[in-house]
Amino acid sequence: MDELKLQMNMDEYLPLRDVVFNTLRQGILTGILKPGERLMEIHLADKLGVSRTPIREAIRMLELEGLVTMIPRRGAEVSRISRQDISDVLEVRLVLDSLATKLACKRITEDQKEELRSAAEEFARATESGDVTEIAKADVRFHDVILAASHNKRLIQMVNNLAERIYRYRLEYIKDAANHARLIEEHAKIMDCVIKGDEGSACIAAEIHIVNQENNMLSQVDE
Amino acid sequence: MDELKLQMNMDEYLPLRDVVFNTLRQGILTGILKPGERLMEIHLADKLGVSRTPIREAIRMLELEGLVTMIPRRGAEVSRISRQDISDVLEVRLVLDSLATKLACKRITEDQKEELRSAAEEFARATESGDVTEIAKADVRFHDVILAASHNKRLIQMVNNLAERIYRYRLEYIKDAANHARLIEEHAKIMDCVIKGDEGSACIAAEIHIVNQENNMLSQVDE
DNA sequence: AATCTCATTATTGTATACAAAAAACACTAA
DNA sequence: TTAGTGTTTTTTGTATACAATAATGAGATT
Repeated sequence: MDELKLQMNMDEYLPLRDVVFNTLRQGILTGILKPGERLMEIHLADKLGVSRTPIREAIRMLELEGLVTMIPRRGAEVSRISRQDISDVLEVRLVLDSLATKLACKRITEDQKEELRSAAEEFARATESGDVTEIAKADVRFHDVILAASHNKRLIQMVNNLAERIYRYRLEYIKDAANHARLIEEHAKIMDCVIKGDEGSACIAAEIHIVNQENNMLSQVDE
Repeated sequence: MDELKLQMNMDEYLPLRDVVFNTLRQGILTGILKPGERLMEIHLADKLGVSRTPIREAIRMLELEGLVTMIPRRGAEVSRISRQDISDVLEVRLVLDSLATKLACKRITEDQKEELRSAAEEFARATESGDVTEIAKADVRFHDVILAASHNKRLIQMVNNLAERIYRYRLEYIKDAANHARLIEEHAKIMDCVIKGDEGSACIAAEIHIVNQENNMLSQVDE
């Protein structure tokens, strides 16, 4: 583990377990904590300046979220991701994203239409800036607006959970400038269909968007 | 809480947190622990004969699973289920069950075909016996075989999680003898299509199966 | 009688202590 | 040298102790 990069943001007034949870989660998603790496309680407790109790509770949560794996009497390690895992996730995500898009067509509010337009613009602007963090944030924002427009809390939660698991690979995809033009176009297409309320075309556009991601991610793993 | 019915099954050799987790989970699913009921740590610890530590860890897991809700500095309570929640769950479940059925058509093994046949038979036999527990178990088994045949671990996990949340309502549906004939028929239809590998018809059959459940559950809540 | 204040209690949040199991290591004997 | 054995160390699993906060209730005052 990178000794320096893992530290807590104590600004928010949350129980320590939640702060630890967010910290570890972020560490795993950004790759500071690598797949297979052991998470030892005392070690983490010392590093984060808390006791083992909140660490343990955070690990229980990460376990259920699938980000860490417990080995009996040996503790936790960052979950390893196999090609099969990614493929499984994307298979499910395809239909859930498609569903979210369909529901968004039916239920999107006027305010959300406006948000969607601005999110799409922002994404295009971000690609020009070249700042990877900005681009990733703008991409997440765009998808969040569509998800929110589905007005289905369970769906939102499940898609977010799936997205989380493959975040690292998606990041690589988004980083690559060669994909930017296509991404902007795909976003525009999805946005248009959703705003028009054209369910059929919207689903197809969303599915194409995922399939393109899928191909890229799986080829990343092949290397 | 019903004082007597909540007790642990210590047979299995698992960490206490997992035993507690299963115990509380079961309690919530069967209705021994009712929505809105407060889960107080010391109380539960005394009742189950363990310390607060495993109780707390189990609660963290139940929280992420959605079965309990945390109220800051007040502790946990059994999640309340609204009509909207059920509707959200079923909306997602429709597409996931449909996906599972489609994948099962493609990937089911010969052994699993055999299991599916025996599960369908068993369900029919269980309805004759009239034993509600038996019927519910047979129903779960049938759906588990299809899910397993999808060969997608993530999908299996997600569908199980969704099913869990509406278990109580499904139980009511299954209890009602008036539904048995239709259920048997629907199962038979799904089974036939999956075994034949007819994806289109299988999905439609699965969707009808869910929609019928959906109507029943939502009308239960209306009362 | 009603309300406000203050003390008490109950309960969660966090830290630490202790127990038990597994892993690592060194030492002995063949 | 190598296999085996016993010991030490590390680490998890569980229990308990302490701290802080929110709920409760009693008593005083108006």
